[in-house]
Amino acid sequence: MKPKATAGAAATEDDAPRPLDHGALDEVLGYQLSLADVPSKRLYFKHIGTPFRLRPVEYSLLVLVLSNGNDVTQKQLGQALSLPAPNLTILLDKLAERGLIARERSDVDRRVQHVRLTASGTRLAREAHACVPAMEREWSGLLSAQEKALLARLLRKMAGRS
Amino acid sequence: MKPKATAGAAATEDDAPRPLDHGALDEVLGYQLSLADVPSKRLYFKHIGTPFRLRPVEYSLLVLVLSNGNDVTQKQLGQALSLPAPNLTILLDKLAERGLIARERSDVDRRVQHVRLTASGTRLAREAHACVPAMEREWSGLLSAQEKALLARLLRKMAGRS
DNA sequence: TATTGTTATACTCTATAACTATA
DNA sequence: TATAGTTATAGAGTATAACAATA
Repeated sequence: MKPKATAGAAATEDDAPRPLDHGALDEVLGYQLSLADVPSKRLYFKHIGTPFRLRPVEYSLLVLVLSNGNDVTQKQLGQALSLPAPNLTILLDKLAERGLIARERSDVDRRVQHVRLTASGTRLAREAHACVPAMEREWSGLLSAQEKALLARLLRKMAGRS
Repeated sequence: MKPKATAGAAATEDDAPRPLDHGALDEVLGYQLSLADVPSKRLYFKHIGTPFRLRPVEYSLLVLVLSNGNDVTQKQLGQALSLPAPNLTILLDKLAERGLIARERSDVDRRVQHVRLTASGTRLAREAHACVPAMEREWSGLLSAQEKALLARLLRKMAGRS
């Protein structure tokens, strides 16, 4: 049946017509970034997102608070993840409803909200983060450990930190 | 005034409180990918998105059609960019309204829609793509040409093509 | 007067289900 | 019965403006 497959289309997986030539886009860094995001998200949801009911940004928030010793303000979180303040407010509201984080007004500056993990938030963040090695290992079919480390380093430079 | 800045916060740019430690997330590839996406999108909109009124996905569609000799079906485009069919339909409707692309039913299989660039679509795609070198050059403050090429190659492997 | 955070709201993006027409 | 594409629609993500409290 299959359409006919002009070239020697090797049935990539499911069905699949002839795959396109990405040609002119192959050197556009942002394009490669977008394409790489697809399998990355897929692995994330498999290992962390679905089991722990955490969206990528929620996971990032929890681990950022954890990594900074529960001494973090909303302003800092917003800047670290490039989140507009209103979105962050909603995100933190949801995490607070689930009992994962709590907010405390600063004593030295009453405008500032400190964010800290609750006991169960700390537990969840640790458990979720413990799944990272298994997730990262799944790249091994495509990238060696050295390539992965190199890639992480280059992406860090790209984002201007390093 | 400034909150106080525990460490030697070097006033990154505008204001900026003490930047957070990304600590535990530094080895999570998907996290680095998300962070790198921010400056990447910023440069894209500066050089291509805003001047040509093209969203990233629209630009990708036009250049993909161009790179494949106007011989492309919607199915192929959807798979190349991981776009659900209904979204692709809407995207192509908009590009067709702007007179950039046209659809033609296949003669051998009347279900299939071929997508081709109109004359003005071809022109726009070429003009937009001609801005890529200037855009890519802006990474030079952060990455060398070698690092960029290496990064592109690693991202391609990550996406399973290469 | 400027800043942190909140509220309200609108806009876009993405995903799913149901449908048409072809095969 | 299966596939390419469309329509309709709902849900999630993102951005902006106006406001409250504090500095």
